Amino acid sequence: MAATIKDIAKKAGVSPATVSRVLSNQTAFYSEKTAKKVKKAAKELGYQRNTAAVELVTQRSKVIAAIVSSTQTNFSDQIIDGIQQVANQNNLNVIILYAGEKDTQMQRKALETVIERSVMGILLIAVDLDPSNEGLLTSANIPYLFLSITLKNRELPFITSDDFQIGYQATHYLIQKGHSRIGLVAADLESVTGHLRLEGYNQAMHDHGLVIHPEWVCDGDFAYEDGVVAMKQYGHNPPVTAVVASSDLAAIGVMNQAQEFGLKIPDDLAVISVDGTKLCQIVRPQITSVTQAFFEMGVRGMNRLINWPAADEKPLYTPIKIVERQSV
Amino acid sequence: MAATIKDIAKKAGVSPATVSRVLSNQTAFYSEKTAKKVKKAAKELGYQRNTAAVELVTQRSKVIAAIVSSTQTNFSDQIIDGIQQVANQNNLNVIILYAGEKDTQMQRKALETVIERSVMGILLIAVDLDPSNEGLLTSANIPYLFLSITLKNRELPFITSDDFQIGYQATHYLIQKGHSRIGLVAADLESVTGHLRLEGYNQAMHDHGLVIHPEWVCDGDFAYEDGVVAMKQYGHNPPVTAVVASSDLAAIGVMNQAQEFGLKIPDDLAVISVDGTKLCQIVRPQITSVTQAFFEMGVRGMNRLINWPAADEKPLYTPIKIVERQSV
DNA sequence: CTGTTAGCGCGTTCAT
DNA sequence: ATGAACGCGCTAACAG
Repeated sequence: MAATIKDIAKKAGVSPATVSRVLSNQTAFYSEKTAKKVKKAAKELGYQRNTAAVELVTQRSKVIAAIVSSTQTNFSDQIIDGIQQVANQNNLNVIILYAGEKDTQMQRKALETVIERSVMGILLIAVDLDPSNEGLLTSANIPYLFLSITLKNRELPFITSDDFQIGYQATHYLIQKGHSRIGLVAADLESVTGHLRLEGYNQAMHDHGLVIHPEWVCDGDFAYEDGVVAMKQYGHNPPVTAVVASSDLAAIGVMNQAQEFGLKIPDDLAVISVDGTKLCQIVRPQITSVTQAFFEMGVRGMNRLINWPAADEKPLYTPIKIVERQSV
Repeated sequence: MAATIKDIAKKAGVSPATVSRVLSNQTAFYSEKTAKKVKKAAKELGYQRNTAAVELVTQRSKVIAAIVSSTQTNFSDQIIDGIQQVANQNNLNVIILYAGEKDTQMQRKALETVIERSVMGILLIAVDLDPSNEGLLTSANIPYLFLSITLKNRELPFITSDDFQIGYQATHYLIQKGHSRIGLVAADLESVTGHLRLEGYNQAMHDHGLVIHPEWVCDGDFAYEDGVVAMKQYGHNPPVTAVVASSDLAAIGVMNQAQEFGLKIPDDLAVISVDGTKLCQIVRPQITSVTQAFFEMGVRGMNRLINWPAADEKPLYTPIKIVERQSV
């Protein structure tokens, strides 16, 4: 059904090789006249190149795969925008695959899908790769990079924010604002990310000679519900005057539940969130946040993939900044 | 570098054809013994099938492409979840591509990318296809379906909510609650979707003998900002007592601006939104909405693609329902 | 049950 | 500047 270069060749009265050259080899190894004939025939036949054949013979692909965990958070859009921008500039295609939430099966399937297609690079966005799938990724001989996640396995390359600094600066900011009883909410303490943020939090408290009560820190998974649950644990009369929420959604969870308790934000309880997505601006009060440079993560990730192998293989940290709004 | 079936064949002492049969042809046209040998060799060599070669020879693909417009709204996740579920059940792969926002170039590029790969089906999520790209899609000989959008060109198959009903029921609901001066906000009047909703709104007003003031309806593009702008136009002393917002984000925009004006929701102004995503539950007051069955759209879309060509080619409407929360 | 052969559509030598 | 021939990795048809 679909037209091939052979069909075009016949129609234009040239050889398939010439057609191939006109349609892909930019360097002008052919005359203008034949080029015109070929292009005309191609258009008339509605020719669409067969990527499978091209990739089979050239042994490479112009596709970047972005694998995202359908996480509770909502910043992947920004990262993908960054990826797309660079892809467009370099005439690359990006395909996005979902890897589910801590779903080893889906992770594996997504990886296999892109590896079988030998994409030119793999970007893993906030996916906490199951160890059993590591081999698949590392032995595929395809450049890859983790984005927006700090990994247990430090051998794997990643670009993210400095989670220790996130914890530290958020806490420090609250302390500067006069708070001394500070909670940490929904931080996924099992993960490296959560662990580092906790350390930053601890360090900041320590640096200011503040005591820490273990019951001030609540585990969770960045979800809205985790914020609600944490606040319920604090109760009507919370032991803390401020909290660091590990995501914007989690922050909204604590704020809503706090208001449920009749608490005023920020007077009775100050809240600072981590991420700084658009959500912070559309809820009331607007949320003061430690804002991450997600777009930049995408851009840098792509650049690193394109310039593979990079000279500099160290993990790269994108900047964070505190954006003051109304919740502190 | 990568192992091929030839390598496996050599290692296992069989022919490539046999390897191929073991590794893909489920029907047991081979002995258990050789199968075991082959699988062992494959694992040892870290074999990964070359999809390009497979697709080249079989002339078909197990990939469904979902093209999404990076729209202001945020319901595509739900649709994609539905798609993914059906895909998993049928052992299909889903790849997602961004088509930008009314960006003809990116639309074309996304389409070309998936057509060149001759995916088995294309799902277009909320993308308002530029007429210049229609030919590309329709002549590719690949099943396709528009999701969550009503098109000008009724020849193109789609699955969405009944936009007339959305407009009608939202308005009707407000009238039932005692409102007679009702606004319509951010409805993208240029689009068929917006147009139909407006008609539904008009009809509902008409059916109850209510007059319509043209200045009550504000154009827009489903965005948060459109809600803000519309509310600013209404002013401190709005001519309406209730509004239908065309998206959850737009609803939040009007609510925020209304509160800016010192108006209380729902007492001074009632708001009903269209979509009913999770946003409705996390803002305060929670938003009463006309909730669309996005997940179901994804599921039905996939099923229709899988059973292509369907006997029933009529556009299919997924149900809508009004979910009462706190904003009316 | 298994091996041999052919060819999917294309880019790429090597000739001319 | 152009054409003929080859082969990428794999499945399908046909023998055996």
